[in-house]
Amino acid sequence: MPELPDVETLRRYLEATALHQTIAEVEVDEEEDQLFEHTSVEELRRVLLGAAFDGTGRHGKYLFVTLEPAEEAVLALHFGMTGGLSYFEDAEQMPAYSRLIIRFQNGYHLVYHSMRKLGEVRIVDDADRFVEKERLGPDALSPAFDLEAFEDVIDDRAVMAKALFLDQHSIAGLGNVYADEILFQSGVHPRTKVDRLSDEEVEHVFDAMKQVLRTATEHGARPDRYPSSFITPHRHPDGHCPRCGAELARVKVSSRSSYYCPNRQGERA
DNA sequence: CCTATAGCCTGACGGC
DNA sequence: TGCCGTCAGGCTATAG
Repeated sequence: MPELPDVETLRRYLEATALHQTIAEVEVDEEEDQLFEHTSVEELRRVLLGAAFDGTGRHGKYLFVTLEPAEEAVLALHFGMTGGLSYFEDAEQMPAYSRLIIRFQNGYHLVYHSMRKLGEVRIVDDADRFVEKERLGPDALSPAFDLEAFEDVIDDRAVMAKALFLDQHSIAGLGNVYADEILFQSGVHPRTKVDRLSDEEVEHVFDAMKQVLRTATEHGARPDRYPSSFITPHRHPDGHCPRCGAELARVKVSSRSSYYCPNRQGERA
């Protein structure tokens, strides 16, 4: 489930492997795909063939890849729930569910794969303009998104904390897993209305958000490497709180399963 | 303004 | 064995 730390890890992967190589071939598995709803395969080819990637950016769960020679075109990737990238030379290493296959002149491949086709691949004119047009909220890990900006997002809204975190128009980058982790770290029940949080609690949640995302990103978004105090590896029925051992509770918020520790994250009236 | 729900998509898993 | 429902959670659209 690529959320901010996962997408940031993919961004670094692409940056480290696939820049400055001329694109020789662009192959798409199925033409009638949700994935290419906004950009036709023809346009994808027109923009990519003969060009090379020369930089990357990220906003929330979107990865942007700029092209050289400079053109008014940027490749935008969203990974849905099951998407990922793979860079390799030998065609035998082709991953399952490859949806977009880019072959460079040097013989290497960059593949966007996704089992469920819930993501998107498209060409946009400019990353910032795209973010604005889509009305995405501030990127959760951006330095510009400071405590004050977080307070502005909360702005006395009567929305449940978990729902706010999942809303990409409020804050961009969090998904079900990291929203649960942040609420666990800050001791807030997922159904707490954010306008009921004290100033101190708001600050705790904010600090936990930054800390969780930084830690997860530093560990390459691999839960098996997270500190033992993280709830993420225990988010399943039968899971137990890593701090007190209690059986985790589960509620639905925004039609998603929220796992939390009933001892540390008390529900409030 | 808020919440819940259906639907897109595919595979894993449990029950019968 | 194999069919069926449910769940997983990325998102949007719609209804209440």
